[in-house]
Amino acid sequence: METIARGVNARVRGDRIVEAWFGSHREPFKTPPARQLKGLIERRIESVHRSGKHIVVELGRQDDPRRSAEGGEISAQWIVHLGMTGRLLVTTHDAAAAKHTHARLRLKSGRELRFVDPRRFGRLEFRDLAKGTAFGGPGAEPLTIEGEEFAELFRGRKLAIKAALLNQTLLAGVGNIYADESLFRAGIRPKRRAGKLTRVELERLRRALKEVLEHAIRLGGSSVSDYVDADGMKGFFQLEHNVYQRTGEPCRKCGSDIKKIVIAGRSTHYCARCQH
DNA sequence: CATTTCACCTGGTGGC
DNA sequence: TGCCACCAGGTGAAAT
Repeated sequence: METIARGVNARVRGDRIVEAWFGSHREPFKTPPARQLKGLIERRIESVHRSGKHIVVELGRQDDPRRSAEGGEISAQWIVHLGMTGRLLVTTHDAAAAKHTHARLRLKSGRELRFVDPRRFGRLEFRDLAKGTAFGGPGAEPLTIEGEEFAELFRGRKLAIKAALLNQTLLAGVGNIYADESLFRAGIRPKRRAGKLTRVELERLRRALKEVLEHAIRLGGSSVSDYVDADGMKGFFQLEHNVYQRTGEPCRKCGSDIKKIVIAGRSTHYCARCQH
């Protein structure tokens, strides 16, 4: 998400939305498409960034094009969640639309911001900040959270640490890959009860999570080219992950077989010899 | 309240 | 080639 947000930001920041189109599926519209269309039109894109797993497009005022041409004030937000298969693409406005394109925002520059999502698990939301609050979930940011607060998240919890890591109201932005990879790096078994981890283990986990995420962002960031899609991510995943989707393959540290189990309905990969 | 299960979707893969 | 079971970067409602 971080890589995608940066890529999109670099391509659309400062541009203006001149036309919007939404597909007719009932999903993935958290805000009715007609309201999104009305709200998005004629706004300047001030910036694009990531918050947890959401991509937030910050938008300027609608009623004063001259003032917002210079940028600055945020008065609305377009919030994109990509679900499992969502893509945010920046194309030219005349490029052929991919199958499962649900939203197209035509920009003044001739570019187009598109939302494509085959499985429709993604969500699109529009927020008018004059009428409501800015986007922000309860979950802490894994990249910046400090030791004390991190440990407090898991105190007294009986669920598996893997399940706790995936809970977006505790930590925002940790998905299945990074949960497995950070637990491997920290040497902790995914089934361990969150509340029973020692303070030392929790600190190892916090650092491992941060390092894994930073490493992923570095590699993903280097692979973005003229448009934004998942191609670059494939390279990272194949080359760098230690346990995720490596069931039966030898552990890169000790050589024993990587195991696969199910926790919280999600496939979970770990090394029984390196993780305790 | 905390935790787990399952439906929501389409597409790709591998077995027969 | 066709058919089918199974799996997939996530979440949130319903059940326990």
